[in-house]
This record gives sequence, C-alpha cells and structure tokens, in this order.
Amino acid sequence: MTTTSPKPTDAAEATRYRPQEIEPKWRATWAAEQRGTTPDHVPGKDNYYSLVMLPYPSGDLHIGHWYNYTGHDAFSRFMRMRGYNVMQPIGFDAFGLPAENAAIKRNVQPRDWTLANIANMHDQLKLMGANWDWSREIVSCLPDYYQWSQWLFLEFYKAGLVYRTKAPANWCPNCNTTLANEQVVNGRCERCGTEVIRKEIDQWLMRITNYADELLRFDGMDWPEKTVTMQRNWIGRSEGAEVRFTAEVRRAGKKASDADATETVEVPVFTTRPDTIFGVTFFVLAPEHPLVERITTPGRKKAVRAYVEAASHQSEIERQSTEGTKTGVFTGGYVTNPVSGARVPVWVADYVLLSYGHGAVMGVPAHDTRDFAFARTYGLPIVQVVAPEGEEPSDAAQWSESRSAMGRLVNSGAFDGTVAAEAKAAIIAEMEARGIGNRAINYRLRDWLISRQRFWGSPIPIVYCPEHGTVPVPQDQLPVLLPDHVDFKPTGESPLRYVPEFYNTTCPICAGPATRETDTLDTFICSSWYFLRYCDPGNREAPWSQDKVDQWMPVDMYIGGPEHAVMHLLYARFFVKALRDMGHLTFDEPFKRLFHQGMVLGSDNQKMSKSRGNVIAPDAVISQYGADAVRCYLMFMGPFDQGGPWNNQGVEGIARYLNRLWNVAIFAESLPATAKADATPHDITRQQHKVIKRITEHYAHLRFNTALAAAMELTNTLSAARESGEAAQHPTAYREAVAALVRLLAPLAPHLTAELWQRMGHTASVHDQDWPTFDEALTQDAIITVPVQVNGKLRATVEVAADADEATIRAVAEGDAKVQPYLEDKTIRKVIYVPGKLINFVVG
RNA sequence: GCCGAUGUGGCGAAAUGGCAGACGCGGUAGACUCAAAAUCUGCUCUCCGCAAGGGGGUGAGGGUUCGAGUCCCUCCAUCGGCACCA
Repeated sequence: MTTTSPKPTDAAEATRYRPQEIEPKWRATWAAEQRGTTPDHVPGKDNYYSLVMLPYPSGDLHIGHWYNYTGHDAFSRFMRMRGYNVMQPIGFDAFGLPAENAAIKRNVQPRDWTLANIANMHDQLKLMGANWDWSREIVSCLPDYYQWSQWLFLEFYKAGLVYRTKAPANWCPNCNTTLANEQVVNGRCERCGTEVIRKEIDQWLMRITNYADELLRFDGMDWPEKTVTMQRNWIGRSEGAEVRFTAEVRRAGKKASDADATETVEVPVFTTRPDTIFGVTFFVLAPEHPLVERITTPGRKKAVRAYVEAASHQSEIERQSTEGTKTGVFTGGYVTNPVSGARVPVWVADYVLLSYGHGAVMGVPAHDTRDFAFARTYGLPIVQVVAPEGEEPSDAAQWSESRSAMGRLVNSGAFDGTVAAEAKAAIIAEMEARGIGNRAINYRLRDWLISRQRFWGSPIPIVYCPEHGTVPVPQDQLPVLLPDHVDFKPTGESPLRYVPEFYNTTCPICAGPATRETDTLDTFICSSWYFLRYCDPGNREAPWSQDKVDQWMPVDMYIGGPEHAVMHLLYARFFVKALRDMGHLTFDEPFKRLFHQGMVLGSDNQKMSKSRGNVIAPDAVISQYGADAVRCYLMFMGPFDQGGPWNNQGVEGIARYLNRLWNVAIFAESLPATAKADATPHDITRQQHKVIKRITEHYAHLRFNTALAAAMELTNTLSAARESGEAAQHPTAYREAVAALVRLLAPLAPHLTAELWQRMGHTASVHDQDWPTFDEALTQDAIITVPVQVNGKLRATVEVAADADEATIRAVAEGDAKVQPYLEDKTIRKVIYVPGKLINFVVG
C-alpha cells in the first residue's frame, strides 16, 4: 500500500538536520571566501605547517583517502582554532607508470588522462569539506613544477651527488623499466607484480650513501619508534673489517700458456668477525663477481659458467625458494688468507650478493650458520677458532650447528687465548700495520637509482655531445619539456627515443649536433621536495625563496601511510640534508613530527580489493548520510593509527548521533534568552569543562575516536537535561555547554557545526573561533565516589566530598555496611590510600 | 628464519599500575503512534540466586605488587615488515 506522506509543515519538521541541504551550501560559502588560503605570516600567530602525503591522481578518491585526509583536516582545524596560522596544502604526485599504462591500453595521452583524473579528484576532494589551501596546489607533471625538479637534479649533479654508471639493474620485463632496489618487493615489481630480473644498463644514481651515517640520527624527532627502527635497519650499518685476500689469477687477455700469464691480485672481503679470520676454510664469490672468470681453472670453466649462467637467470624469488639448501660450485682457484697465510679454495655461490660488501665472503663455517650449511653440503673443513670462556675446544666436524657465541680464541696462532672482542681490535691493528686490511664500516643501503626508461616523468636535463660528452643543460634553459604527443610501444626504450624533435638537439657548449638523455626521473624525486614548493608555489625565479621556506619549514606535522616509512621518507630526508650542504636550506630534517594513519578494511575485515568485492565507494555513502557523518564515522571507528573494518551500521549510528546533536543544539533556541547564570556551577557546566579538557588532549594526540566518545557523553548529558527539565531551569548552563560542544566538534563535522553556530546568532564562522578553554577547578566534581577495597578486592564504593581528607574517607569506608563484614575480627595491617582514586585495607 | 605489532563482550572498541568493558553498533523490553518510520526511556560480560548479594572473567602459564588488561619471564595464536647482509 502506498500513501502520500504529508508535507512537513510543523515546526519540528522545519528544523530537521538535513546534511544534503546544508553541506553544499557551506562548501560553496567556503570556496567563495577562499577560506583555506593561508598567508605566510599573520601578526601575533605562530605558523604551523600541517602536511599530508599528496595523492597520486588515479582518478578516484577511495575511502582510504577520506580516512587519511579527514584525520589530517581535523587535526589541522584543531591547531587553527588553537591559535596557529596553519598551512594545509594539497597537490598531486602526477608522474608515474599508471598514466603510461592507461595510455598504452586506451590510446590516450598520459597528460590528458592525468589532468582529467585531477579534475575529477578536485570535485571529490572538495566534497570532504576539508580546509585545503588550493592557492598553493602543485601538480608535479606540469612544467612549472618539474622545471625545478630538473633544476635540483642539476644542483645535485654539480655537487657530485649524481653519477651515471653501467651496473646490474632490476629490470621488470612487464613494465620494461628499471626499478630501484627499494622498489622491488619480494623480488617482484612493486607496481605490476612481475618477477624482476637483472640486466646491465646505463643509469643515473644519487649518492644517498654519502649521508648514511647522518640518516641514522633522529635527534629531537617525534617519529613513531617503529619507523625509526625500519629506517635504521634499512640503512643497516655494520662495523667490522675489510680484509684483502690475495689470489693468483690469469692476466686479462692472456692465455694460460703465456709466460707471464698470471698476476697476483687482491680480493677484498668485508667481515663483521675479523676475530674468526683463522677459521676461514673456504672463500666464496658472488656469481657476478668480476674475478670469477679469471680465477677459474680451465678444468672447472664449464661447470662454473653453467652455474653463473643459471644464477643470472634466477630471480631473487627463485634464489629464496632454495631456502636452507646452499648451492655453489668450486672454481679450482685458491686465495691466500693474508693473516694466517693459509690457502683456501674459492667457490661461487648465489647466497653471496654482489651488491653487499665486496661481493665476497670469507667462509668461517664454525661460527656462521650459512657458512656452516655450505661447508656441510660440500664437505669442506670446519675449524673452531672461538671457544666460550672455560670451555675446552672440541672437534667442530662433529657439531650439528655453528656456534656464534663469543669467548677466547683458539687455533689462532699468536692470538690464542685472547678474548674475542679484544682480538677483533688486535687483528685489525695487525692488518693495518701490515697493510693487508683495515677497520671498515659497511652499509646495507645502496645508492638511489633515479633513471626510468619511461615517458611519463620529468626529462633528465642532460645532453650527449660527440665532442664534449655528457653535458648538463644550463639551468637558465630549463625546462626540458616533455613532448605533447608520442607513441607508446613498450620497447624497453623510452618513447622519447622516437621523438626526433626531442631527441635531436644541440650541444650547449659547442652548438654542434647532440642528443638528449631519454631517461626520465624517478617520481620519488618529485615527492622529495614538494613540501618545499608549497611554501612558495608561484615562484618563477627559483624553486623556493629562502625567506618563505624559513617561515614554514620544517614541517610541524606530517601524516601519511606507513608504507612510506622507508623509501619516500628516507629520500626526502636525504634531499634536505644534501640541499642544506649546498647552501639552499638552513635546517637538517624535513619533518619534525610524523604520524602514520591505519588502513580501512572491508566489512569482512580484509584489505579492500575489487577481487574481494568489499570496496566501499565514498560517493554513495556521502550522498546518503552526508560528508560529516562519513568523516565522523571514519574517525570513530578506532584509533587513527590503527584503522579498522568498515561497517555500514556504524555510519548509520554516527548519522543518528549527529541528528541527536542537532536536536540538542536546536533545543537551546527554545530556552529564554535572558535567563540569569547559575550562582553555583551546575553539573552540566562541570561536565562541559571535563569534556573540554579530555577532548583537547585527545585531539592533540590524534585520538579522534575517544574525542568523539567524550563529545557523545556531553551530548547525552544535555539530552537528559532536556528530557528531565533541568535544561529549562538552567538555560545558561545548557546554552554554554552547547556552544562549547559545537566548537569542540568543528574539526570533525565542519558543515554541521558551521550551521549550528550560525543559528546560534553568530556572524563569524565557528571555524574562526578560539578553541574552548576549561577551568581546572570545574573539571572536579563536588562529590566523588571512592572505591573501597579489602585485600585488593572491591567491596564497596563510598561518596565523599571532593576535598575530604584521608582520615575522613577512612572513617567513612571503615564504617560502610558492606565493608564491615570483611574487617570484623581482622587486624588492619596497612591502609593504601590513593587520593581521588581508592582506599584499600590490607587485613590479616 | 629474523624483526616488529596485536590478542579485552555477539561486533568496533575504552581504561597516567587503582571500580574492566566508557562511547557506539547489534539485541531486547517499553513510551509515543491507528500503524510504521523517526525520536525518547530501561536492560544487555558470564555463572549461582526470587532478591539482597556472591563467584568467575582481558589468548595460556608463571612472577613482581596492597592492587596487573597495563610491568617482567615463558609459551600459543593472528597480522605486518624484512629475508641468505658475511
């Protein structure tokens, strides 16, 4: 049966909360007054730089963006109301592979695809009601931005922090491009998941390793401990020694039959355990080690070449799958241990990586688990050289596993009996004296590969001249523009190679014919300095002016996902340190405080993905419940750094809450406006001050879930006061509590609170109000409830005046009828009294 | 294998070493209504009990303490990250 519902004619209906009407109205108002625009300086206010990781313009704003940006917006608005001049910029990290994939797939230009996505995301971002400063927007794929990425590349080049070299690179056969080591995830391409293979290729790198030691310091930085640990592990500093073994190898280009066919070369190796040098029973080279070919004896050549060949075809994933079993092959060659003089066989094994240390390992099977497994597999000798204090050396050949415990040296010639820790220093000293080795520090961190054989990135401003070689483009000739229309063929070479008007150019030095570099820059370059450009986005003379950067940097709060804990956050730190040393910046670290938001999961508690069908599209939920409800629900879900599963009923609950809040606030309009204030503070007022205190602390720590819970408590108190008639008797207390509540929720529900504040008769926006303050005295109740324990077990609660002293409370507690039975016939041995908390009788 | 995090009602979760489960969802009973929606009110960890009241309870087991979800040790489970780093 269908009936026509009556038109809303009564007063209640006319004042209903209708987010669909008020939200667009306020967004239009804010856009018209350019509310988010932040001046560089406001007299009497400190600047506060509140940064959020800029999005990649994939085309759709997903619920994860909403989560991230709502927390950032709420925190920024909170800081603004606390009196800071808050900069809250937004932009787009717009270069990258997806645009190129789209171009190949749909025959569109990456530029058109990207700009269309940005336009779409502008609309979606504006739906959030966030207080972005659109006047500072940056789009990294536009020439007025990437011109300065190129300029910075040249600064790094001049400073000797950029170099080009041919070396093995990670190569993704699907994307036809190289990847930084940091971009390889479990041996697979981070973007497409294809297994990565190794390939020799010319490429540009940045010397981030020059800053390894300084990047290990985090003095005075308010960062999650977990992220600091991850960066430390990523840099992976280890102290030890470089030991130069010697080998007789065939001279390059000579045949074995030649008279002067051989020469002695040094083979350096890094070890963290120089104290075990006398326990070396074999030596291992990485399959890619340059000496492998020359050290291999003619009889072993076939076997070694086959092994090296197989290893080069193996991806890291395949190397991993042989977990536990070590493979390798004997080269027939030997090296001499420079300390002990022992001659040991040289093997090639893929458990040794060329990229770490010197690509070689001195095999000490007795005291290293991997060396032990290798020695067992191939029947190599195992010699104990360290014995724990007070323990006799034993036959290592009989051991079932290696022993890494420290102790005193044995079987180590002149060093026998030396404590291992001292032996390390003593052996290093002897090696340095004899010129056969030295103390050394090794890092896991490698230089940053910044070349991409792609179109959709900033061109690298380098020209190759037959006469003058590699020539940087003069900085006043920037930008090197990306051509507008190109063909996309995944050939393995950048499409720029096939655009003659780009590729063919003239040498900046001699004006003769030359060619351009066709590789483009890693997009992590763009995101390593965008926070500097926000400070001075319109500057046409320089990437930024010193003056403007000094007004804002370093960033006070940086919010973004934990997936960027290492790469982006390490690169940005490196950029700032290098630019400081070049004289472009005056500070050491870009981000003072860092916060990682959690992840929104599907209602099935799983990561959202199209294949699971558990993806929540924000737009539909927003049109149903409004942006404020979605914002509040996301922040109420759980701790901001934890995320949690999406639940449709949860949004409904929050929508109901906002409606209740609305009704509680609107009710104030019906109260007499001229009422006198209460002579003594009403309970509503005490609750108000308590909640202001709590919410203020919660916001400061980005604990939005508990902030909202506290706001709900105050709302419930007001609602009860309305129902009971208390509100009518104390209209001033009620009205003031409502006014506080509306301001407290302004960061989380900006539209709703703006509307309510205006209805309360204010002409200035709620978002321009000062943050509510509290009176500490009013956060205390006049009567407090004190739990009474006997032997730690709760037996009663008693009500006493808040200022009652211990003796009074003890007397009341002891006299309580519920407590009495537990104290009868017992001796009170001890009384624990925690003021304001509890009283505990210890009886026996 | 190594490193890190997390385990609390039917669910999301609260809790500076001090009344475990705030706040919300769901459930349930009721008010209003011809009825429904919306709104409002009560109850909702569990067991025993008509009740008053009492017992148990924060992954498992130990420990420190007057007192432990919280601190320490061992173990189990789940989720992340890294992975032959010499």
